[in-house]
Amino acid sequence: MLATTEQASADPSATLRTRDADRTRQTILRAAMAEFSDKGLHGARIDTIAERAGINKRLIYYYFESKDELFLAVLEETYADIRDAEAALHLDTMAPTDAVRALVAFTWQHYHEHPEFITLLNSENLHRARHLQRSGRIHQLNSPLIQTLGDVLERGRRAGTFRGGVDPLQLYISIAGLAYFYLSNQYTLSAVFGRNLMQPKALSERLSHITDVVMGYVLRS
Amino acid sequence: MLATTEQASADPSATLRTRDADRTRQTILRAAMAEFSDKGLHGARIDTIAERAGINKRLIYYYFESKDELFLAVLEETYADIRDAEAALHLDTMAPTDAVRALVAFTWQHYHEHPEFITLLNSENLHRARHLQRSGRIHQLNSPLIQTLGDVLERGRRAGTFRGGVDPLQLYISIAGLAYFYLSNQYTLSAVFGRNLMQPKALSERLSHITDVVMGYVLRS
Amino acid sequence: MLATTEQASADPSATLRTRDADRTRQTILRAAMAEFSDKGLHGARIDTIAERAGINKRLIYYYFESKDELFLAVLEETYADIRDAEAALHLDTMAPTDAVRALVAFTWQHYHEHPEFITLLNSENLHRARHLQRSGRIHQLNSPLIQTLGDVLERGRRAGTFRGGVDPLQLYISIAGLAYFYLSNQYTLSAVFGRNLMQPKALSERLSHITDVVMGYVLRS
Amino acid sequence: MLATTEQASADPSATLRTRDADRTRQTILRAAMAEFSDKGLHGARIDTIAERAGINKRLIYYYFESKDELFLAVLEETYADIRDAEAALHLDTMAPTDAVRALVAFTWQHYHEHPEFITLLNSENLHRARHLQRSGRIHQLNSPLIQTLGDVLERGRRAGTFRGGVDPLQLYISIAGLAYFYLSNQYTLSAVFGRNLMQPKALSERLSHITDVVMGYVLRS
DNA sequence: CATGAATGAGGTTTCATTCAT
DNA sequence: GATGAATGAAACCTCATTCAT
Repeated sequence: MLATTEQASADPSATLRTRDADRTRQTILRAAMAEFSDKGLHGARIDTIAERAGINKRLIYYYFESKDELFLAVLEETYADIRDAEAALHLDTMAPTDAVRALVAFTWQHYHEHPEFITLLNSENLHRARHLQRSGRIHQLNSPLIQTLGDVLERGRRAGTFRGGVDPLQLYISIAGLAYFYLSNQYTLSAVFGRNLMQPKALSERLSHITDVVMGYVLRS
Repeated sequence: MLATTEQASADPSATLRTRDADRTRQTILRAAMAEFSDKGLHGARIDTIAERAGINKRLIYYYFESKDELFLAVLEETYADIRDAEAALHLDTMAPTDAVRALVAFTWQHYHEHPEFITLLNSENLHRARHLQRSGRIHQLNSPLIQTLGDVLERGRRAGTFRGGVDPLQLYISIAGLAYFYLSNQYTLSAVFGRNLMQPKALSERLSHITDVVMGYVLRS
Repeated sequence: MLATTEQASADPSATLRTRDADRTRQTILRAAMAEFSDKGLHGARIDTIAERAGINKRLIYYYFESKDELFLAVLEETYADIRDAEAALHLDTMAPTDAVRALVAFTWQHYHEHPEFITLLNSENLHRARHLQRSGRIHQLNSPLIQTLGDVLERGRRAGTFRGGVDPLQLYISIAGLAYFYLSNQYTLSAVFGRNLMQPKALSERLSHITDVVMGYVLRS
Repeated sequence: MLATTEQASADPSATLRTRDADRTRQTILRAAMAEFSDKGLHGARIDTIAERAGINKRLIYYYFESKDELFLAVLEETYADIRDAEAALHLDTMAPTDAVRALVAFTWQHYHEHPEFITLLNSENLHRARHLQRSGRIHQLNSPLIQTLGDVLERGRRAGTFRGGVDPLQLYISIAGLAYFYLSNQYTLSAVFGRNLMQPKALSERLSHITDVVMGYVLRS
């Protein structure tokens, strides 16, 4: 985004510098993501991020204006990650039933493989989304998935397999919630119920259950 | 140890002292609950809790050992609140279908009316339940609800209305997740999707949706 | 000191009370001595003293005006202990050589058995004796030992066994110093020299050495 | 690492930075030494150290990790000071009698001119040498003096002037104790005996006395 | 592009002491 | 004589941020 090709040809040394800059920026961003994810916005330490990134603390302020700006950048990066992954699903090319199953499986897997998504969102919600609200890139974060899911539901309804009147946003939130809550609250749930919810068998059972719940809802009975 | 009214007349001074201590403790606890809920464990300020409670900061350390101990006490209080409310539901006296609907409605309502439950749990999960794990009262927090829900599901299955093979803990987590995620992530969801999820109409629609999802799953098709 | 015999006969209940009072006072004093000895004046905690004494913290302020007053009382008690023990030596009845040996042995043993004496004096010297200087009982602390030691030295000189011109105060300070430093600085000495100075054999060697040093000095060569 | 004057001209900025950091560290160390010496470990205040050093309080934590680490650094510095001074004595080049007299005089003078050594050691012993025990530099603190003193004693014994069987560590501790106790306990001794022990005449008398005691012991009679 | 040094504001916790009975 | 509840001042330490090069 920073170095266009034209500039590169104009001044190779500048390119190098900018490439390095991009890499440094990315290094900071990934270190910050890990730290914010581990400790939350308040618990995260600029010092620790610098250590994790292996760079001088002052550099963080060079690339990002403040801790809050850095947090926002991390959030945007995280949203971009999931948006890209969702786009790669191509639900529009699948049969409705397969599409819903695929979305459920993808959501579950993505949350499981990206626990930082969960903690970062929790942090941002604790702060009532005040970072996202100031984000210039907020609209790019809105994935076209809801639209796509709406199309899938409509196709299913027309084919007679899906029930009608399903709000795609409600369904999307439900699919997310069924996966998110289990993973996000794994520690308190495990402590209170004395059951390890994260062993492989428990995880696959959960995915089965979620799929059953969602399909039980969308399929016409 | 708590003075009954009769004893109170015998020794009013002692009663007053006891009452004051209990009341002070409770005042601190409620102020702490509000503050921890607003700002999370790290964001919460002991000074602010003292201000909210209208007491001297030092007193917090007189009743509770440290910020972490206070947080644990708040967590335990919060769990006790929900456990008491769940017990008052008396699902065991209802018809299976009514019981599941009642549980869904109760969960939704409780989370909605007690947003502190959500933020406190998020905080505790960010810290991987390290407070709860040290709690001596942890086992008392495990509500008998799972057992009761299991009975309800079995009754429904025998009556031929419910599907079989439903794990009550999975179902409980699903009901919770369907409600929790919507409320917990309301700020980021609203920001990203540009829809106000908290206006009355949206809320009642959500409850309808959740109920449909859950009933679509448990009812035999 | 508080309850005179007359008062006792006049009001037995008062006697009981005062006897209890004396006991409580003494309990506090001993607990304070232990705590001040362990942690020094600044490190000692009123709360801990109350705990050690098994009494309410407020009582300490009832019997002693403040932490500093309590510390002074402890100091005076400690000095009284050693003064009483010194008086029981009866150096004046011994042959000069025996008397000096006895004083050395006693000093060594007393410091060894009463480590609190050392730490309390160190604390008081850190504070430039500001408590002792305000003590009303300061003059009672001045043991007649210097006078007695002077007599011993004079007797020895006249008998031709001791050298002349020995200042009894200088000698007293030397005897004390030879014992005190070894015990007081045992921890740093052990750490730096890597030798355990407190095992029985080392202790008896030290006493031998001190005795040799002192006798080598006072005996006419 | 310290910039020589030549290097300074090559890169003045780097030199300055380095010099400043070293100087700041040293300034803090000296201020801390004064404060810890005055008030002991517990009585010393980080704020006061910052004031004495004329620097920001936060900086103390930048250079030293905590109050305890700072105290350890001060201790190590103090030990280094005395070790360097002892090494400069060159006892190995003197006649045995002169060497012992020189050591006595040096010890007396050093303790007198460096009262911080005394109070710091007292503090550390109150804490049972817990700082020194964690010191990585502890072994460097062990001066080669004991070895040297042992050589001196052996030379004296061979020459027939010194008695045999003298443990150099015992003698070292005795010399130290004779000087240390007088100075360390000057305040309580003065208060109790009503004699000013610190006026010049008293001080020189003490040195005479100590020398007599030590020589009376080591010299063959 | 990068860094070591420095800072002010504020955080949790501690402590001797007093209040009210 | 005795106690539980309460307090103000101050302690150590942390943190995001800036300075100066």
